[in-house]
Amino acid sequence: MGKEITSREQDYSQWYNDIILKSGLADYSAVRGCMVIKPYGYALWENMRDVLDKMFKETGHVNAYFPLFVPKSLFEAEEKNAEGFAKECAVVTHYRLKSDPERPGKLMVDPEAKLEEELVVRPTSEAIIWNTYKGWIQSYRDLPLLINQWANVVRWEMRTRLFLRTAEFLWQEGHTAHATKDEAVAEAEQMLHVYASFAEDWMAMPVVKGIKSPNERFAGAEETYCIEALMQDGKALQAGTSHFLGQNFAKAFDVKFSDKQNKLDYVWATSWGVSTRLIGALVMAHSDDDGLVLPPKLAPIQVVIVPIFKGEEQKALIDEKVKGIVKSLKAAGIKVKYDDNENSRPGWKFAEYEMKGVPVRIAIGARDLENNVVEVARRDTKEKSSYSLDGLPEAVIALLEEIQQNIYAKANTYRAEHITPADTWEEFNELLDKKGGFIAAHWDGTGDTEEKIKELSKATIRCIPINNQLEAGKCILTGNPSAQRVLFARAY
RNA sequence: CGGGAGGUAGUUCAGCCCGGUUAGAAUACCUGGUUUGGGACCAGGGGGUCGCUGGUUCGAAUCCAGUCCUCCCGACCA
Repeated sequence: MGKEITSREQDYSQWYNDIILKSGLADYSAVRGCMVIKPYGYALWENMRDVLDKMFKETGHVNAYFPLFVPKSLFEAEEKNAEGFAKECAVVTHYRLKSDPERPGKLMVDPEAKLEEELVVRPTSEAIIWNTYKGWIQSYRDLPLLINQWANVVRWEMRTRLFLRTAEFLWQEGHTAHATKDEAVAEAEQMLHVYASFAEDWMAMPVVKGIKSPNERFAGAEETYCIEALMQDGKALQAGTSHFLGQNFAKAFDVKFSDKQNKLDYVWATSWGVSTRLIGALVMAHSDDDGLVLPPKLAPIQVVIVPIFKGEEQKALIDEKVKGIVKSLKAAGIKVKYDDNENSRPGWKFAEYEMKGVPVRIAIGARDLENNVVEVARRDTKEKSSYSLDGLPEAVIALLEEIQQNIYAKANTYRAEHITPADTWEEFNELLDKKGGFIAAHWDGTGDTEEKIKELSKATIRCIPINNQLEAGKCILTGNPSAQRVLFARAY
């Protein structure tokens, strides 16, 4: 007997937790709302990070690092942004502990070490960064400023879930400054496309590109672009956001530049980010009741080789053969692991690597040696077939590519089947309750109506798709005229 | 932050209501042997501050209070 996971049908939330804990992605910690990312999960994050980092560099960005702490006076400078985050900020008020005279061996906060000004633990870094940019930007020649940072942030969430919402998480945040509005808007849009292609080409996760309604917009932004993904339980998940910040932060932090005519103006800004939440999205996009299913292009282990043998003699022969296979696969750029641990049997390993979502498993035994073949099993469909050792690396590369495409196609079909139009309020609610997914419905464009729909149905406007088809209609709730359908869903 | 559930061996859990030998099981782990094409079997063995703190009691895993962590539901979530 081994590790069992709860089925999706039985309890979707528990299934999600089981997958993460039992595949070794992450663990709970002694700190409320904070998790430990375990080596296997961190390896996955590193792969995602490396790909994204390369994409950022290719679009002209450079990395830097800004402080974890933000003085309260800076934090509150951009009022809307500060207000938006105020309720979930961790705040440092003291800088020293001392021995507790009443409890030997224990410590207490030293009341004499109170900070003159509190430090906010960054929930996002606009404040500290714009305060810094002020000193870096004088002329149009200093623009554009295209900086990204990989960092941790803290948001004191009331209810947390592994990867999807934790009090501390890892992310990247890009912060750019531009001379013109058009250029800043183009930057925000460009990064949206970068995120979308990462999600689709690497995570094999189809996304809808769109803009947020004013209610869902980032605090302090003029426009928020987003990619929205659909999970297997029919709920939507915001997978990345990119913001056009206008001149809001430039004004709040007094960041001005001289243009070619020597006229002073505030700079235009963007910010954009994706986080370890993407791992939660990845889990829910492809996995099944046997465990994780990882896209080959991001999997920490792409191929695992399991030997099947009777006795040391056979084992030695297989070891020898596998040595060559591993070498040829590695030479072909494949991340391969040979699990010759003799303490667990093949069946146990099969189940274990399925749990961990390894895309391809190769089993090799005495019978295979005689026939110059191996048994190749793919994680996505569970199909097994016999592959010749001749040309194995090429065949494996092709199979990995096929798996990547197959899981994308599967997710894409699911999504296509779960974008449903609704024209009446009854239909809208029935779809939400019975089918889930995105519901394309007319909305009169007001925040009040959006709020009311949310209250009544628990569904929010996920986005207004970019290049949305215009179509005159009536608001699903109020019947007021509407120019286009927007996507609603219940969301994470 | 509100409601509910939970925390006992690495893991899953029993024991708790009704306090009383040395706190159990399965699984995992260690040793030896037999095994190995889907989570092996036999024999032997090691492993526990019963989440933490305090209280009640001759005696607490068990009763009481506080506290920490987790899960589920809700509120909240740029």
